[in-house]
Amino acid sequence: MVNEGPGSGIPDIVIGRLPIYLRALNRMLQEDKEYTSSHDLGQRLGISSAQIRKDLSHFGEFGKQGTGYNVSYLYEQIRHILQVDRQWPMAVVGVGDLGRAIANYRGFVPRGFRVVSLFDADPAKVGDRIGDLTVLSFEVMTTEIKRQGVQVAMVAVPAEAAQQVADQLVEAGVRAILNYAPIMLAVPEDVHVQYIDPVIHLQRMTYYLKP
Amino acid sequence: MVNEGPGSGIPDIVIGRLPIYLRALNRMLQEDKEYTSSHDLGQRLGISSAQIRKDLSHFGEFGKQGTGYNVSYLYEQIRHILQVDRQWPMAVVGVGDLGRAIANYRGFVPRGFRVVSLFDADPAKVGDRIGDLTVLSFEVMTTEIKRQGVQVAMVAVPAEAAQQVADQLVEAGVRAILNYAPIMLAVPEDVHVQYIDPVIHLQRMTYYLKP
DNA sequence: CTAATATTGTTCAACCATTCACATTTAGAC
DNA sequence: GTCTAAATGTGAATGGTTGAACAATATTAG
Ligand SMILES: NC(=O)c1ccc[n+]([C@@H]2O[C@H](COP(=O)([O-])OP(=O)(O)OC[C@H]3O[C@@H](n4cnc5c(N)ncnc54)[C@H](O)[C@@H]3O)[C@@H](O)[C@H]2O)c1
Ligand SMILES: NC(=O)c1ccc[n+]([C@@H]2O[C@H](COP(=O)([O-])OP(=O)(O)OC[C@H]3O[C@@H](n4cnc5c(N)ncnc54)[C@H](O)[C@@H]3O)[C@@H](O)[C@H]2O)c1
Repeated sequence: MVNEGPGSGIPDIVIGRLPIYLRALNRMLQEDKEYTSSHDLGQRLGISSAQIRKDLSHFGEFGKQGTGYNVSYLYEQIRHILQVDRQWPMAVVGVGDLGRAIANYRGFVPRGFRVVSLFDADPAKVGDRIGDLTVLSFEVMTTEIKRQGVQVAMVAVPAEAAQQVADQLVEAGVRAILNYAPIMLAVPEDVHVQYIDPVIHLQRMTYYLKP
Repeated sequence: MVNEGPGSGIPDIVIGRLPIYLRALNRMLQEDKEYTSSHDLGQRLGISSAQIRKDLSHFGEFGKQGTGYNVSYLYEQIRHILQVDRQWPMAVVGVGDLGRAIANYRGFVPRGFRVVSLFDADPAKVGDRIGDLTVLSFEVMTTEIKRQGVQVAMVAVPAEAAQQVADQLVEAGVRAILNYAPIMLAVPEDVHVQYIDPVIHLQRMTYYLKP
């Protein structure tokens, strides 16, 4: 995975915090909160106010001294920076228990993503309807992804199949993969991969669970 | 969330990498690989060999110069450090699509965790059987968690309910929470929380997806 | 209009994490 | 046995991130 966008010298760790800010701002919008401050935001997130100001300063000046930030304005600015002020069509590969939960999840659309196709290698599952999508066969994946211009995919297949799936996704033009299989993927430099493995998080906590 | 176990000065970021090492070592075991080296392991994980050696050096000397690490020995040592050389009983709160996928997931047991109880507030779901577990009502949660000595829980309820659920989990004695709801939880200092939100990961990648 | 308060954006110092480099040890070849 | 190649564990050097502090500016109250 690449660490920095070409040309922009903004640390990846900063980019990684923007979605967290965005989520908090969205919540504030729901609460009809009009203004916030770096202190207020930081409090909610367990992040220092200095860090929030510093992070934002990489991209411009979004606040007003004495007043703080207009929630809705800052929200839109960060959406723009992260390019989630649009809808990214997304493919889900592997329609097991997890893939099904993902396919049904209503939380993607309001945040910039829409699942537009589902793929599974199991012939018994091909043809199943989930929501308003039909599960397609692994064979048509490349064609279909190219046809729809999908650049973002989620992988929810068993670990053994994940690398092969990733290879084919990359070949089809996918540039960002969210991998649920508990295995590291080898991909070209310009393809981004993020990982979700709940066990990793759990094991990180048990270390501290001394009696 | 606390950043360090009391008394141990080991950086949390180091603890956070141990589960990743563990996962890779487990994979090597499956491949009947007897020895590995910091270089080999690092290669697979995209981490420098120096970092791996330094991380491990916090806990002892597990390798042999010239030879590297015995996979199975290192595996056991890290399992012990993380306290996953036992089975942590775990509760899942919220048996929607995601909670169901978690409850059915066979990947927890081999890595130190076992789902022992399921809770949901929806009366229509209480009584449902999932695998060999029955969904219990939210009302009996505290009692049941105390009875089973559960210290680890996963939260898969809507964001609006998550804080209330967390409060009750803490009250029941839970000390580690893995939260899938897209919201930050306020918990006492000595309770650990980890978060999983796929959208955060996706948004982090779209930043780099310039045409 | 002035003073008091709040808050930003930014500089700089302190801190933390990563990498380098090497002495040391081991295994294996000859 | 001796030599070579491989690899560890660690102290020192480097690089990156965070937090404290502050000048500048806006708002509010009197
Ligand atoms: N269920 C969970 O809560 C959970 C949690 C963490 C991680 N995971 C991981 O997510 C992945 C999926 O988990 P799951 O519980 O849904 O498993 P599952 O076995 O229910 O589903 C896997 C699906 O992938 C399909 N598949 C297999 N090979 C394929 C291929 N080459 N191309 C396309 N589809 C293929 C299978 O037909 C199946 O439908 C696994 O790697 C698992 O380790 C699951
Ligand atoms: N499905 C996904 O792929 C996915 C992905 C990311 C995050 N999430 C998050 O995970 C959570 C669950 O997602 P889901 O898709 O399973 O939602 P869901 O609506 O299918 O399930 C939520 C369940 O929680 C139960 N519930 C509500 N309030 C409760 C309470 N106070 N105590 C106990 N149970 C309660 C509901 O009865 C329901 O069964 C949500 O916060 C969602 O945002 C889901």
